[in-house]
Formats: sequence, C-alpha cells, structure tokens
Amino acid sequence: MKDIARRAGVSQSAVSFALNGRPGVSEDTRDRVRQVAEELGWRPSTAARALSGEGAATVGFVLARPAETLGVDSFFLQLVSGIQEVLAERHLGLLFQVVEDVEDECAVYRRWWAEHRVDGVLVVDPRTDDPRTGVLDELGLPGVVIGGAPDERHPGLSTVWADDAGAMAAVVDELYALGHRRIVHIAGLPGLAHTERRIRTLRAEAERRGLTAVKSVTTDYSDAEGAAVTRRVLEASAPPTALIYDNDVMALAGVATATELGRSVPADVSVVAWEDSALCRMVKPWLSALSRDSVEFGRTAATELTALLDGGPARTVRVPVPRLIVRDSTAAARTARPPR
Amino acid sequence: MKDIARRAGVSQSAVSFALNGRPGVSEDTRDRVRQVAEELGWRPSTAARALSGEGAATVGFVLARPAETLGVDSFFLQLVSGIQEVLAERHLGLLFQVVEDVEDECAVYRRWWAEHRVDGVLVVDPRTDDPRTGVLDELGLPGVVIGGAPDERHPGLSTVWADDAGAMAAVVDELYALGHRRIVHIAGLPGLAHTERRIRTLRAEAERRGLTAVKSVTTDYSDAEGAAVTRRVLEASAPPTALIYDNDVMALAGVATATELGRSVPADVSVVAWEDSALCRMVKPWLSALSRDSVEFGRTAATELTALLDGGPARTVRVPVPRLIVRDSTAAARTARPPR
DNA sequence: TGACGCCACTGAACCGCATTAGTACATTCT
DNA sequence: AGAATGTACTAATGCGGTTCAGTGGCGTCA
Repeated sequence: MKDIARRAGVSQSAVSFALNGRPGVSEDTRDRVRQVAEELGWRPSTAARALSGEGAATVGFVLARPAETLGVDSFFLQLVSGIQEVLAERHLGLLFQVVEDVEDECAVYRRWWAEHRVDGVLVVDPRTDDPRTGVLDELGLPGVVIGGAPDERHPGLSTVWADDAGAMAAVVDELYALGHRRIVHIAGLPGLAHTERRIRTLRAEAERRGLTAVKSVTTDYSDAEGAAVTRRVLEASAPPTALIYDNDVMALAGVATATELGRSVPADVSVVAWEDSALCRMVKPWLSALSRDSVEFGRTAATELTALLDGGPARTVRVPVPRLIVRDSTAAARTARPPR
Repeated sequence: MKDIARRAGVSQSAVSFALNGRPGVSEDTRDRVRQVAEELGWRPSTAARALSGEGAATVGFVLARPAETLGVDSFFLQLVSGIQEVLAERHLGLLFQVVEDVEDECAVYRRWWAEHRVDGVLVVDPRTDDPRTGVLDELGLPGVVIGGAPDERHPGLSTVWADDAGAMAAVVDELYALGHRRIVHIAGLPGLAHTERRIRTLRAEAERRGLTAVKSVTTDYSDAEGAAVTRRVLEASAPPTALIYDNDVMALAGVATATELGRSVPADVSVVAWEDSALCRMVKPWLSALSRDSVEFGRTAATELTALLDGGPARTVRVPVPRLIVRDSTAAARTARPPR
C-alpha cells in the first residue's frame, strides 16, 4: 500500500479509503489509486486486515467423523461445494477440519475463535442434546446449524433444515397406499437430530394408522450394518414388506442382502433410500429414493452465515422437502406372506 | 499478552520469549508466564503472528471439479482426512476450495499467496502439461503434487505418487494369466497424468505380449459414461473378455450394464476396479479391485508439505503400489467366444 | 468580508505479536 | 577496585492494514 500511495502521489490512508470505497477521496483519486493497485497486483493481506478488526474473512467447517466412516458419501462433498460457491463470491475462505467426535469439535471451535481464525462456523450433524450449540453461544461465535431442528433456542445461531418429518410422512403414505403394513426403518446414527426426527415421525405415522409392525433400527450408516440389520429383520418371522434406509449406501447393501436371501426386490420387499445419488441408478433394480439438492442446501447455509456475519438476525430457514423419486425398488405389497 | 505481562509482572517481550521457548528469561519466570497464559486461556492470534512474519499457519487445498462431478467418490474425503491428521498435530489449518477448472485454481493460488493466506498448497489431479506447477514455481509457493509423475522438474515442489505403471502391469499380468487376450481399459479423464500413465503402461504391456485387441477409452469418471462405454465395447464384434475401470463407480455401472446385456460377470467378462471401497463389496459379484490406503496417502503428502515448510528440500516420495485384491469379478477367460 | 462548514486529504495511533537494541544488575577476571 | 562478560529483562520498532483526529483550501452565507 505504501508503494501505491507513493505512485499515486497520495497518503496511505487515502489509498485505504479509495480501495475500500469509503468517502474521503475524490472520484478522480479513487480511480487513479485503483488503477495503480491493479497494476501492482495488490491484494490486501488478510492477516493485516484481521489484525485491525476486520475479522478473518474465513468460516470454519468441522466434520466430526472417524476417518474410516468417511466412506462413500456424496452428501458432504456436494454440501461443501454449494457452500464454497457462495463463500467464493465474497472472497471468504473455508477452513476445514476432520475430527473424531463432537468434543474435539468444540475444542476446535474454541481454538479457532481464540486464534481469530474464523468469523463464523457451519455446524453439521446436529444431535439431540448437542454440546456444540452451547459452546458457540458461550463464545459468541456466529454459526449456522445445518440440518438442525428448528426448536433449538440459541438466539445467536441460524438454522437451515430439511423437513424430514414431512418426507417420512410422504414415504409412509406411499408405502401404505401400496399395501405395505410391516415396515422397518434402517436408520442412521442414534443421537443425530434428524435420525430422531425420522424415527419419531415414523412411529407417529404408524400409530395414526394403527400399524403395529413398524419399527426403526439405528445403525452407523455403514454398508456392513445396513446388511446385517437387513438380514436380521428379513429372517425374522413376519418379516417386513418394505424397508426404508437412511442412506443410499445401506440401501444398496440391503438390496444385495435381500437378494442373497432369495427375496426379490421389489416383488418380495420394497426398498426406499433416503439419499439419492448415482448409486441409486447403478444397480438393478433402480432404487426409489428421497432426493434433495445437497448443493443448494450448502448454498443456503452459506448464505445464512454471510447474512449473520453482516450483522443480520439469526433465522431459521427450511429448504424444500426431499421428494420421493419412485423408481423400480417399490411395488405393491404381496397379499400373501412372502416365501419362507 | 498485555494482560499476561501485567499479571505476571513482566514486560510483554518477556512473555513472548517465555511462551515461544526463546532464551532471555529465567525458568522461574517462564513457568509463571506459562501458568498465567494457561489460566487466561491465551492463544496467539494467527493474524498477528502472520503479520510479524511467521506465515499463515495454513495450507491450501483446491479441488478443480465441476460441482456435479463431485459424486460418489470416497478418495478425496479419505485423502483430506489423512492430510488433516498430520496438519492438526501441528496446528496448521486447511483452507479448502472447490473451483471449476485448473485456470481458476491457478487464480486461487495467486490470490491466496498475495493475501498471505497460506504457507503452502497441496495439488491434486496433476495433468500432462499442467499450468499449476508453473504458477507455484513463479510465485515461490511451496507445494506438494499428489499423484504427480516423478519426472516433473520443478525444483521447489515435492511429489507424492503411486506407481500406477506397476499396478497396471500387475493387473495385466493377472488377466493374461487367466487367459484374457482382449482387454478394454475404461480410463478416467484424459489429460490427468495418472490416466496417461495407465494408458501408456497398458499399451506397453500389450505390445510386450503381442496383444492387439487391447485398448483404453477415456471418460469423465461418471457412472453414465462408464455404462455407455461398457455397452459400446461389449456390443462390438469380438468384445473384450476383461474390463479395467479407472474407478469403482464406473466398475459398478459397468457390471450393471454387462448384466443387462446378458453377459455374466465373471463368466463372460472379468472386471477390475481401480479404486477399492465399500462399493466393491456392495454388489454381487464382489469386485476385484486395486486397493490403496488413501488416508495414508494424504498423511504422506501432508508430511512432505510440512517438511517443505520447515525449510526441508523438495523430495519425490513413492507410496506403496496399489495391491490387486482378487474377489469374485475376475475369472479365467472363456475359451470359446462369449454368446452372441 | 469574515465566520462557518464542507471536502479532500494527511499524520499518527493502533491491532497483537516477534524481534532487536538497549539497560540494569550480578558475576568473574585482572 | 575497575573493566569485561553474562544474565534477565525492558523499550522500541515493524508487519500491513484501518481509523480517527486533525488540516488546509474553497465555496457559501450573513
């Protein structure tokens, strides 16, 4: 900046004013300064900016998953991609970290905030009784909870959520209409807010219709557990005629398992996957799936965070309800008992 | 730091010395200062540190892929996870960005470097004739090329690479031993260095053995193209008896396509996937695959980068050759022509 | 025509840390 | 005892910006 000032024949402060669009310089000077800055390929040092109170121009994103669980999951990359799109426009950086669990995640938030590394964070996989929101509150760290329940009362935090309850209701509607009365929901990690929401909704929907053979089983989202649970429930007496999987990976594993057991999908058992991805169209039968736009989800979350950073109020935003894409893995329930 | 200085009854500089392990303070004072710092939960401001010449304590990672291509790909998340592990130990941040193409990627490097946002970067998906290495050289930005060919002569850059050539040779060996003479390699993006390496190696291996019905076809890694190419080559006259796919997603799509065409895997056609993941064990038949430890790959790359940042020399490191895990999708070639 | 206010700009302080030059005191050497 | 050396610490400076309190020139109005 000193160089620019010298070359433009003005003081350093004038340069600062000119470049930041503040009043105090004539348009002539402003243009001249801009031009010189351009020529010199000048870029403000984020460090210096941050030091003089401007914030770090960076937002944080922590993924609390053991490394081995980071498997075939298109959701996060797409989410991050959407987030990026919005952040990049505003020249905000994304600081990314993978940790083991939420405790570590809290520690990361504390460190980042203390080190003035980030201006805000995006929190994913909210849980029932989540320690992270409390920490953010305590620190005064602006944050957006992605996928959180809207009932959280942490005034400083925004929430972006999908209506899992509505989606689950729609799935049950569809299956019920097809004649399915025995349904098992192979859920994701217990403790995750959306897992609980889905489980609660399924139970409510079942009760409303007087269905007794409907239940949820939690898993760790892995293909292994998905397969294991599938085997267990299909081998029980009075096995379900429809299975709802909380992700595409388990759904695929489930179909493979069912096939091994001699059950045909969808003739003997219908399958619905909660996440839609290329996987769902990669095996026969193509999987009926709940589809949502993860990239857009990310965009929305990032937009909310930037609004928060601009001093806007915390908000709760609902993204569109996932749509059920009916493909080949759902069909009318057998009227008779499935074989053996 | 001012507070610490006051509370400990010393000057700010003494605090700096004490906390950074520099000489100039007695052990007594050092301990006292440390204790006070601890009590106050003090953390150095990275901005201030960066400003006084210490660097940004951050490394950059750019993914140049259109958002829609970021599909089911476990490789990157695992890689990043490994990178994180090493960086976290040293309290280095990871700045992450997704862009459309390598040109944008170069622009990001320039900006990051000009803004003093990063101390170094990790470059993935190196290409033949890659503009990025030149930019890094020009800027003097320390970098590690992940998956690069070792022959690049950019003295400042380290390279971490896997021996695709060796792996490809091993695969051809195996298939040849099984009696396969007509092989098609459904490759990834043309222009990627490792794609070219694999293609070259396959051609060389074929020539060495006098095989004429061996070829590579490039794709965009998507299941759609994988399926399309599979259909095309299997419907040709004298179709291949073995297919090598450059990723697991295409391999899966390929098996599905082959099945649709009435070809059985592995009886009619053998399939090898270049990347091993849960996907390979999620369908029947389980896919034979080339397996490597992506997390470890990430660790290695990050380690090289930290070495570079510490002023170490640029190095070229080879990670273990991917191993071929033989499962159920490879078998001896039919001696007779496959049906129709 | 002098007081007033506005505009365009400058000088200096400051952000939080690292670093270098300098200082006060104690110890050792001659 | 005075000089030389060393130790433990302090004061001052700079990193690259932002910002605030001036300052001088100029037009306006009474």
